[in-house]
Amino acid sequence: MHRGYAGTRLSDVADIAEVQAPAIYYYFSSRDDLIEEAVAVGLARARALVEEALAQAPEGLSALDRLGVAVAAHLSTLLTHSDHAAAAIRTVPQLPETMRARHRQAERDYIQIWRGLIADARAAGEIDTGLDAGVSLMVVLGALNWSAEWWDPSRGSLEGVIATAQRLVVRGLRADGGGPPRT
Amino acid sequence: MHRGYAGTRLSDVADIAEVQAPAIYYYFSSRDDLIEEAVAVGLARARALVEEALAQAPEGLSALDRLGVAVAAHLSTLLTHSDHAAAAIRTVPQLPETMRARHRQAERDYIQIWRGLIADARAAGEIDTGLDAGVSLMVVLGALNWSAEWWDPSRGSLEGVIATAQRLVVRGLRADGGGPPRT
Amino acid sequence: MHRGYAGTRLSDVADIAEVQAPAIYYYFSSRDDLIEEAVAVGLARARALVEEALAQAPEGLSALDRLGVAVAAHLSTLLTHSDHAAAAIRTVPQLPETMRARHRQAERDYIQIWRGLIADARAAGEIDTGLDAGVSLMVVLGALNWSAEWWDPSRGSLEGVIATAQRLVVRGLRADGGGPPRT
Amino acid sequence: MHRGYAGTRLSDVADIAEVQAPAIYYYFSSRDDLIEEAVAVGLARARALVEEALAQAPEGLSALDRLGVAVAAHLSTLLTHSDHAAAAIRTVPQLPETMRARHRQAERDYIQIWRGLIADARAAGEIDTGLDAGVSLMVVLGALNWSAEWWDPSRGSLEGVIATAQRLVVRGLRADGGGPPRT
DNA sequence: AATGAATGAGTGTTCATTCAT
DNA sequence: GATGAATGAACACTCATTCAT
Repeated sequence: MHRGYAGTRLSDVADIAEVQAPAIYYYFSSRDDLIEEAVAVGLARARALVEEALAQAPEGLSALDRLGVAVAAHLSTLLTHSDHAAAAIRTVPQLPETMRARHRQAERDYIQIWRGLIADARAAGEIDTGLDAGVSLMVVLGALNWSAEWWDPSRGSLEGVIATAQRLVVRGLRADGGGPPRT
Repeated sequence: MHRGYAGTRLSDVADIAEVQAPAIYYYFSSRDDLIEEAVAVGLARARALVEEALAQAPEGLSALDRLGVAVAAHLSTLLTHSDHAAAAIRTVPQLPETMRARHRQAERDYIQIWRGLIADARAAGEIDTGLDAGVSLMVVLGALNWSAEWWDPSRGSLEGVIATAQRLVVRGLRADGGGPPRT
Repeated sequence: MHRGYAGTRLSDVADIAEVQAPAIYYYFSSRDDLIEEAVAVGLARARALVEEALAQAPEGLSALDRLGVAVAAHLSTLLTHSDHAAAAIRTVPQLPETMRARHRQAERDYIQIWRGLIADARAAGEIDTGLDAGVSLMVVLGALNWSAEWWDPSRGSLEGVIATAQRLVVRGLRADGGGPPRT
Repeated sequence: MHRGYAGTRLSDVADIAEVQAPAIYYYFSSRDDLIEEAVAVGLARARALVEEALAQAPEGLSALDRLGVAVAAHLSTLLTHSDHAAAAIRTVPQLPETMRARHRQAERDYIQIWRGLIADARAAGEIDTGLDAGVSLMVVLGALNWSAEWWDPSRGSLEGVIATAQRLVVRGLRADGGGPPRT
């Protein structure tokens, strides 16, 4: 799957599934249909895992720390819990336009979660007002998404990566000064 | 080019060059050869532009601010100066291993520049010691590299993107100004 | 079935029979076996219906009028009584040679009936002696067989088609009533 | 081509053309495109040959005899001048509906010639008024078209077939009695 | 320096057929 | 008696590549 949309051969999929290529047509009506479902499931998975992590986060966390929780969940999804989700996220930009359009809503839904986290942090005065919120979000997600391209266990522990990414993101976004007033 | 290694057809290249596909063989001995050169040139270009920006940076800049200069140069290379460089950087991870190996040195050379910038900043005590330097670097480069996947002029001015990314990165890396770490 | 030998898929047959395709193998050992039986039954049916019509024809009919009876029976078989027979007749020429050979006898048997009718009419002096009997027969059968390609109820009543075809054939074959041939 | 629409393999065509199958795509964009052009050319050929024969027919021929000329031209086209035309005519009814629709006009144009011949003969009182003109036309064309299914040189000379078919058709259609009043 | 024409290797897809249940 | 699941052979089609011009 790391070969991208065009590079993923149906026979590769079949090999992994340990069946012959035509058997796939018993379950999917075409290669595109298969990829589409894989991406849809991957996106849904990523979203579900992040939402779950947020739901299980301890009460009383600052908005920015909740964003840190999402960062950890997204990264750990991408890097371990599911190749599936990682492949989906990285594949989306390569999809042919008509196919990508069909996932736009799922993409938006996922990004919406992040937008909400940033908006909350902003409302709480925890975010540097010198940053463009929309751009910041994409930069942060980019940092996370690209990680699947370079990280492998030999490059340090997963926890180390998560900790560094989290800290980098949270402190990069944080408002100056004494921090937000505790309300 | 945004279709990745496998999705880029020789005839696409030919179309852009406004020649017929076989004409390419007058200049390159194979598709892989063409891609290889394109990637090599792209990587060299990215490196040259960043080095040039650093050379032209005003004296007396702090190490971290120099890193900010590199961020701006890398981003503007990626997003405007050269599709070429952008494509190269994003394509590298998709290349077949034997081909990627041939670029490993160029990749390392480029990353080495960044490593130097971070080491300088660290030596100057400007970088948060709670961060893993290697991981931070990859996270930062990821944030920048992924930008080509989502940015288009309709998403805000290039300058705005650069400013936000720069600020986010620099402040994310910066050592606390003596303020106590938040718990 | 109007898609011909090659165009008829086993799953089409299964759909009509309202079973799944593999169920067919309980009754036939292969697709070719199925087609072979279908053609055989169809040819037998056509023959039986024509023979029956002739047997039930009123006594004292002229030989040529008996041929007209056969025309009506063949046409009505083809167009309504049995898609089966129609399909069989039209499919025969498309069959692979080895398979067709196995039906040659049935084809001959059927044609033999017509040959007999023509011979009788000829013996009775009712047929234009300027016609080649063998060719005439094939031309007449062709006229009838092709009808399944164009006729549908919206093109006029079945009775109208039969009446016109019958008249055309009988008068086309009929010996002149002593009138001089037109020059 | 006698295997029909579904039974015609691209590799068969390639074999005849003495090229490899993919070479066909240099000239046609798909198998259907190839078949479509073949059918279009075949229909145009049939029409052209019949029109030419009519144009070259001696002056002063009765309307019915002109129809006989068309019969001869159609048959000789089908059986010798052009496998192409024969294949086209016999293939049309097997085409998928959307493709057939694209030829409907050409079919109509061709049939229109025949319709005109019959209308002329009818206006001249040369045609049996007991016949339905539309049905007669289809019956006659069917007789001719089917001939390609059974005729081969071993079944008698081409001229013999044409003569018999012509006589059968013309006398079948002809009005009774002393023939039309010569005006 | 470039192209028209063609090819061979491969890829997605269809379909008859098998087999365990 | 029938089906769900799977397979292998064939087919249409794509694409990098070659070669004569």
